[in-house]
Amino acid sequence: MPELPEVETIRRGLKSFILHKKIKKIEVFCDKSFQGNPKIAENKTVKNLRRFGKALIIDLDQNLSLMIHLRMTGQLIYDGSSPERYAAGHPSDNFTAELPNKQTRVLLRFNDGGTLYFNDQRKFGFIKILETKAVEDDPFIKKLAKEPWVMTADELYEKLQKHQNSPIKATILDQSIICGLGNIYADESLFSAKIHPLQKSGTLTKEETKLLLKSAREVMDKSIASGGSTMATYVKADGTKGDYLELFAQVFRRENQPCPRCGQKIKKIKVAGRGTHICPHCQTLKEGNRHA
DNA sequence: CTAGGATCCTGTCAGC
DNA sequence: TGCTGACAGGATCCTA
Repeated sequence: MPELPEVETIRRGLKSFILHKKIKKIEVFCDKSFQGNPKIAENKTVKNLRRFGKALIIDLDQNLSLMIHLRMTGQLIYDGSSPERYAAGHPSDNFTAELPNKQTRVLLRFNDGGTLYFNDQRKFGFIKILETKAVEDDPFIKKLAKEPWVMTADELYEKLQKHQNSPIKATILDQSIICGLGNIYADESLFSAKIHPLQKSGTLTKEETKLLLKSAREVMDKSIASGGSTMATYVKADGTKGDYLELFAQVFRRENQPCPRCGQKIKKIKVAGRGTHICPHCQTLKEGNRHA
């Protein structure tokens, strides 16, 4: 679930907590969740935090890096020596729950007493060790396309022609076509650009492509500025959940509520196997463009 | 090559 | 209450 803005939020926040700190111990509770020998990363110091699309990279000294992908249900929670907790990723009660718990797959203990918990209900996410110099050669990183801020409308338009029969939503979810969008921001971007998610990718005009790209940037900029959809800094015993979706999302998980633009009921449909939210009035399919 | 569906895994919720 | 199927903020693998 965490998409680019959430991972960027994690990167920024985590940086202030763990930069220059040394990993004292790594505990792995689920082998599937950690690739490589965790011992190798112990007694190494955090040098930098980077992000490639939805992947977070923690660079350590001695040419080592940790690559973290949260996939659908991953979350990172930093529990420091102070009463503050910094949590981001899949929103759940884990942000305030006892840690470690049933969903804790890996934890990293730092030399100052802080602990970073990697929780992941569905075990799709992972942490893996690789050489820092090999990060950009990792197959996942390597196939990532440009992010919306550096991609031009012409580039995107060309890519859409190569997938002309796929619904536009499926196309923009593909990280090798444009990088960073997930189910939330795909829906929000398409709503913002008034494009129906089932419209065939090849039928978007250059103007529509430009608008879609602009919308993706704006939607994600706005989310990052507000700390991602799930970011939360919790004070112990404070049960508040960061429910930003209410402030932020125009259509996502708002089925049956009025469209903020025209007031018509938002509908939920299925596109590319994913739950998809649209305003049937604002996002219409042009004649002949309907996806089969 | 593209397109679409199944699949990995755990948990929750609606409906019977 | 207990069971069942659908669904979930991702990406890969398999098939046609």
